[in-house]
Amino acid sequence: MTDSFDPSAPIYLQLLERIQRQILRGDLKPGDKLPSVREMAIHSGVNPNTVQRTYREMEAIGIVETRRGQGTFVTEKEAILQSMRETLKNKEISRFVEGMKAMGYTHEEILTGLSIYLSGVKGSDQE
Amino acid sequence: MTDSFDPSAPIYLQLLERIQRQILRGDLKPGDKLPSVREMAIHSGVNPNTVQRTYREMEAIGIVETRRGQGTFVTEKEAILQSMRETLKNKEISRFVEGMKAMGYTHEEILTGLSIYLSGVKGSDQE
Amino acid sequence: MTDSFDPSAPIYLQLLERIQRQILRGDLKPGDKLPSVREMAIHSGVNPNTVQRTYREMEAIGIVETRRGQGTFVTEKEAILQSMRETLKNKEISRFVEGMKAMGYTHEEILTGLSIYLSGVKGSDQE
Amino acid sequence: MTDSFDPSAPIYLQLLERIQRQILRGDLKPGDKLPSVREMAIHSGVNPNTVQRTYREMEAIGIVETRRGQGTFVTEKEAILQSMRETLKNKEISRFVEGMKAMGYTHEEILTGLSIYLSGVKGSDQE
DNA sequence: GTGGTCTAGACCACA
DNA sequence: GTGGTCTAGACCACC
Repeated sequence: MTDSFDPSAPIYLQLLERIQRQILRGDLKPGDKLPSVREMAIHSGVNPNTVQRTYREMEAIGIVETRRGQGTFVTEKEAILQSMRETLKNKEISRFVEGMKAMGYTHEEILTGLSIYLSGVKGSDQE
Repeated sequence: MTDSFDPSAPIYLQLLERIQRQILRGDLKPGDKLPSVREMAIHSGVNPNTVQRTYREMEAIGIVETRRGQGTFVTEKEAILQSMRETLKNKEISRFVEGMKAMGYTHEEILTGLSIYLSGVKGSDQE
Repeated sequence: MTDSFDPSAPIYLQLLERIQRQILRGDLKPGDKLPSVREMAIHSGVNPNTVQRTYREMEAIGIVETRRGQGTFVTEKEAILQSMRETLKNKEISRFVEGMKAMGYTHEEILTGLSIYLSGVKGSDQE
Repeated sequence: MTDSFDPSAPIYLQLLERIQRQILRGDLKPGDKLPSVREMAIHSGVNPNTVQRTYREMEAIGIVETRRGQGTFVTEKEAILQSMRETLKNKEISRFVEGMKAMGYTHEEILTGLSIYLSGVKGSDQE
């Protein structure tokens, strides 16, 4: 799942989700400064306007805060991050399940298979 | 999950899995002819040798059968297709879970979230 | 039978069988390191890719194990080596018999001739 | 067994045996004219002197007869051809067995394996 | 250094 | 036309 995402989705949404993941993975921590729009554009190979739109969207949701003249920063509001975490979790699950169903797997197979898998690997619970 | 796959994986493996999914989705049915090596190469934008290797690999696994001068065909052996189905299922589950864990979700969150999601959508079981 | 082998067969298969014989003869023992792909290529006068393919094929069969950055080694799994021994035995016998038949010898001639020959030489049984 | 032969053996003997096989296989029939020394040399990629020696040797054994100004012909003397047939049979068997023994196969393995193989294929006996 | 992958382009065998 | 093999030479990942 290095970067599972419907490539047909709007680029600014792809970018949005990628950044959300970076936050969840800890690559970006609360209070961290995001790359400038220009940097991000170059690094991601997309148009600066697209990056701009992504940042605006994230600002609207509350994930990041923009400080004029300083840059864009990951919010430190726990509630918002928690909410984002929940939202993304459901999005990932939805994507996973729908993909599996498209390949013909039944609900039971998915749930059973996942249970078996989880019982066989050490979880992040105990880490 | 239009095409979730570690993009850093070898191309011939990405292609292999893509074809497996097409079989599972029914886009390719048992007995169907796959595109010729050259066609697939052009369509996929990779070298014919790379496609060749994918086909060879699938032949070795038993997923396809090649007939010299005629083409490459999806096997009609149910047992092999079933085995492939199981293997791919576990691969997808593994990829999903590991991705989720990398984002900090616990086993319990994954399992619970998935159960909730499944209880809210009609499954392919009843379709 | 220093190196009896259909010279029209693919080089990578000729090489594969040559190595198998070296293992059976004890020139290569379980755990031994094979020449590097490049060495073997130079020594055999073939392209490194061809050697690579031979090694890959052997890896798939389980005859050798490759350790990235270290080299390719003869497996130490007795079961696999035994299996290989059986397979090669049958291949040699098949090749011998078919060759004899092509020259017009009958089954009976072959079997009788072989029995007589064996009764006249001391076998590896008693060695 | 397209051309199993100890490549370290003298070339003129390799050639001799190759021709013998052609006779046994029926590629050369009694009374047939062999290629001229010069032709054979070019076709085989060996020195004409080597071919000459092979022909002389075959003449001595009686396999071929040379007619001044006409060429070299396969003998029509059945007894000699029969003798050659026996001799070559034993040579092939010897080569096969010794090769197998070098690879560690026992007399019993060889004989049993060969019996099993013969019982599973239709022989030239019934053809 | 090791093996692994990919490309470009050639040639062969089968039908 | 199909797949199968081989080469030359590149680049990568691991150690």
